[in-house]
Amino acid sequence: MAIDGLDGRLITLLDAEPRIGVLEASRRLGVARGTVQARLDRLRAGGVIRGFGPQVDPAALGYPVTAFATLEIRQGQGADVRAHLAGVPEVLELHTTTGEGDMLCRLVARSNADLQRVIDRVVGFEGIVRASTTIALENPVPLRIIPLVEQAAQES
Amino acid sequence: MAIDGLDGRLITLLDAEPRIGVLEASRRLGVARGTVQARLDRLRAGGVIRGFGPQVDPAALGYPVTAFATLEIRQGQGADVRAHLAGVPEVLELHTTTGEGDMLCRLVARSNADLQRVIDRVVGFEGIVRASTTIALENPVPLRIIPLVEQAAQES
DNA sequence: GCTCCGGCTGGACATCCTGTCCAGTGAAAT
DNA sequence: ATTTCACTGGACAGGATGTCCAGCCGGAGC
Repeated sequence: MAIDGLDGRLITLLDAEPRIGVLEASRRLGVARGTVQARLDRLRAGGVIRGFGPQVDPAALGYPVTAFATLEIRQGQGADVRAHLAGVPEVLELHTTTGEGDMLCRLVARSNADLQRVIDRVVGFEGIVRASTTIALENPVPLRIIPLVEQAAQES
Repeated sequence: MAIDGLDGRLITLLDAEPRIGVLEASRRLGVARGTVQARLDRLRAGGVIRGFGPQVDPAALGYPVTAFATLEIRQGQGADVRAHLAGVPEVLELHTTTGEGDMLCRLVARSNADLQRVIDRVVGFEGIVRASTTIALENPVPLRIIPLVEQAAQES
C-alpha cells in the first residue's frame, strides 16, 4: 500500500509518542481529527500498521543475551522442526532461508552460560543436523522502521 | 525485573488486544483499575514495556523481501560502518556478532532484484571487506515475545 | 504474637478523548 | 462542466483517563 507524506508523518509521530491519541495527533499534524482517524483506519486496513502491541524488552525480563542460530535441517523434517522451535520460548523468531543453512532463528538467554541450555534445547531434536550460533554483542541499530517509512512516504 | 502472573496476563492481554484501555483490561483480569494502572506504570518504569509504538509491516509498505547479511569489517572501521548502515533505510536492524562475520544485519527490499541494489548500497563502503547474504523465504515464527513473558511470569 | 507496610479494592471527581454522525468546501479527475 | 473524493469544522453521547482517597488484607520484621 502506498503512503503519502501525511501518513509518514503520522506514523513517525505515533512511533515517537505512542501515548498521544487521535485528537492530539491531529493538532500536531495540523489537520482535522477526522482526517487522522481516516488515515489511521486506512493504514490499519491496508496492513501497514499491524497494531499497537506492547514492545517488551527481553533484557528487562532477565534475558539480556541475544544470539542467532543457523540450522541445517534433515530433508523432509521442516514442519517438525518448525513446530519444535515454536515450542521453545527463547526462540523469538524463525525464518527459513536460502544459502548455507536452512533456517535462521533468533534466541535469547539469561546469560552466556544459559545460552548453552537454550541451544541444547533447540538442537536437541532429531530433525536438526547441524547448528551454528553467533552471539550478538552490540546492537548499533535496534529494530526500526521509521527511515523506511519516510522513504516510502517520499516516493509518493 | 521480575514479573508475576498478573503482569504476564496483563502483557499477554495487551498484546492480543492493544486497543483495550486500562479500564477494560481491569475488567478482563478481574482486578481493580488502580491495580492495572500501577502494574503498567511499574512495567514501563522497569523497562519491560518499552512502549506501544505502531507495528509497521514492511511488506505492506512495498518491501516484501527480507534478507540477512553477514558482514566482515576492516579492523578499526566499525564506527564508520555502523554510521553508514544506520543511514540506509532498508537496514532494519544491525548487530555486532561473534563468530565468522563481524556484523549481522536485517535488510528488506522491494523485490529480489531490488535486493541487489540494497546490497550494493550496503557493501558499497570501504570499511566492509566481505558480505554474505541469505534471503528469508518463510517466517514460520514471526517476532514474538509472549511465550517468553509467560515463562518469566511462571518463574515467580 | 503484634505491628508496620505495601499492595489491592472500590469509589469518587473533573477533564478529556473517542466513535460517529453531518454539511460544506476545494481540487483533481473524467 | 460535472462528478468524485478527501478534508474541514462542528456536533453529540458515551466512556475512559488521571488522580485522589479510605479501608482492608496478608506477609515481613520485631
